[in-house]
Amino acid sequence: MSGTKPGRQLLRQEVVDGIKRYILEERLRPGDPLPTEPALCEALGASRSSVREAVKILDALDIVEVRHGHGTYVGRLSLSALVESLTFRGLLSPDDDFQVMADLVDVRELFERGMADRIVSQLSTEQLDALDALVATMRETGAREGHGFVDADRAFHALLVAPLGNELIGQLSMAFWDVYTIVAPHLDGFTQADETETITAHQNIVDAARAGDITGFMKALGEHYAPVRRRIAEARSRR
Amino acid sequence: MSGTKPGRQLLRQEVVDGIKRYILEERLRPGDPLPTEPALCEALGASRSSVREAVKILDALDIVEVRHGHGTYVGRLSLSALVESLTFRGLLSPDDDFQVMADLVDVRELFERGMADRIVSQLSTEQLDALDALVATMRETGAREGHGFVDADRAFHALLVAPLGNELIGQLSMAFWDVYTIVAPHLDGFTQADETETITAHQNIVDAARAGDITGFMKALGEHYAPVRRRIAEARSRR
DNA sequence: GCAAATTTGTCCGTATGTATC
DNA sequence: AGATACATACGGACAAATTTG
Repeated sequence: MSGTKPGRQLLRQEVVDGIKRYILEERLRPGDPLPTEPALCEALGASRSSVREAVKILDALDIVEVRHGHGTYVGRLSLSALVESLTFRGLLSPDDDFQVMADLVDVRELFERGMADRIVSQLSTEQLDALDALVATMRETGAREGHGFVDADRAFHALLVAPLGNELIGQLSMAFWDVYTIVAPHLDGFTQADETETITAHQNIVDAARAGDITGFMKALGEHYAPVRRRIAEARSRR
Repeated sequence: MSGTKPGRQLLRQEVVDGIKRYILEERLRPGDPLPTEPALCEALGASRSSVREAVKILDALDIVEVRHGHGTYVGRLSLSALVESLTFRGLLSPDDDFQVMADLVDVRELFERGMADRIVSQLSTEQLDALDALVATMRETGAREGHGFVDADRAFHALLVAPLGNELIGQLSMAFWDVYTIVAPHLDGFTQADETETITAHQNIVDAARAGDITGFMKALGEHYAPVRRRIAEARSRR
């Protein structure tokens, strides 16, 4: 008689809601510790299995973070779930997987072009110098095979939207960048980007921003994303 | 002797990857059935607990969909995980929860203003009529308490970005709309929107779009989002 | 309408891996 | 090194939901 009366809703979902409520009512912050599994079992009236499955769900959403042998903590609330979900969508779509990529790039470009005026006007001298340094890094590590190039590219676009003071745009921008770089290598007939062309495009973006030239800034952004869009279209037509 | 030697990676994560790989290699589509839990256990060499926890993770990401007493199927790959994650972030943030909301609204406005030219030029007559019909619905159901008003508002913004042909923008736009409407009622000192003002703003948007007036379209969008941003700022300063 | 079959949901007991002190 | 606390994993049993004959 291991009594179990879910009545209306799944017990697992009640545990999920219970843990959420606990975090909210206790005013916990990311990194704060949560009760142990046995403690959650007693507090929420559920078995280890139900509690564990609920914790795994919250872990997948980065609402909770589990450290083996250490404990359970409030998560960082990142957009990691979005990356996972979109990445799989890009890998799965059999017919229009290139459309998924094209949509992704469109949104990234929209973020930077649509906020061009605010970006150019709010970029500090220090940030402009940092952008220049990242382009220099791309030049130096371009030949080698290390992660230096892609890391600099990622940091460049992160820094570009940083002055907006909009955390969501920054995190979405990076999430889409991650999905793109993960999915792209898995697509058939997808040609690699020309590094020299990429470096020049990034340099033009910084130069225009430093000159306060919004029109030139948007033009440079267009010349940065045009080759990306072109390669997607080419790979698509290659079928 | 219930042997368990995770050796390198967590078994649960290997099961997650195994199920993903199965879906990809079998070229499954959303809605297609997956093997039963016992079958997955044997195929992946894991106990039922591990398989179930893995399935729950994939379910949270909408990569898999579980129906009690029926079976497990490939999920719809929606952005439901993003909604869950962002909603909780909005509810949790103790100090700058209003900043989360402001960022959200900024992105929604960016989608519509940044794509204004394409929206206005690509909206069909049928779509414009549908937008008018939705505004009419908002007028009629404005007084009553039903869901009619908010549903029409949601459908309006969904239809507005539909002609872009960018699924991602449409889904993100709706995800942010959902998060906003879920979180807003939980914020202290948050005043409700004035319905008459909202209806007028939406009508102006449709009218400008039908006239092909891009400038007027963007102006109408600005007048739609300005009150939202103002209410957020007011509630924030009220602390 | 009922009963059986199938599948997921929940519980319990036990043993092992991991991290901290 | 040992002890402790915690999450990880296993296996079996029963409950609940759904479909089917």
